[in-house]
Amino acid sequence: MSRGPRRLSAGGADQRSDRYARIYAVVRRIPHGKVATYGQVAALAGLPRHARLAGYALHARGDAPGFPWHRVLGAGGRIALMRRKPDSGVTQRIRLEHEGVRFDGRGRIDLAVYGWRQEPRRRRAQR
DNA sequence: AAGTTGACGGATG
DNA sequence: TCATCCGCCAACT
Repeated sequence: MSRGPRRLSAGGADQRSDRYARIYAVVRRIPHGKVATYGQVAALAGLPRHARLAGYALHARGDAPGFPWHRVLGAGGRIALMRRKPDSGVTQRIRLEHEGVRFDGRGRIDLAVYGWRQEPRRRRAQR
């Protein structure tokens, strides 16, 4: 939705909240049975190349009930959560499987099938 | 104020 | 394919 002009250097804590809010908003738009990567979420939130920020945001308040944090994956359809806490990674996998998302033998998800596409993007990965 | 950490991504070995 | 390193940047100590 339109958010109007946004100052990137003014306010302070208010900016932080808005930034996180955008990330949460994007995550909530991920359809049931679909998944998105941190990089994708960040980009859709208006924060390109800030995949880590998406991770921070989810870690900070991703525990809210009803919040589909499990639909956010690392690049390549990997469960990034497993990188630090394998324990939580299992929970995420279970929740996804419950939505019909299938994992391959190596615990990865085929983004070509389950990847969420809000809009056609033909921009190749260039960082 | 300054250094470290990190729910990442991509390149490299 | 997997492990490690580097870059980017906000949060944390």
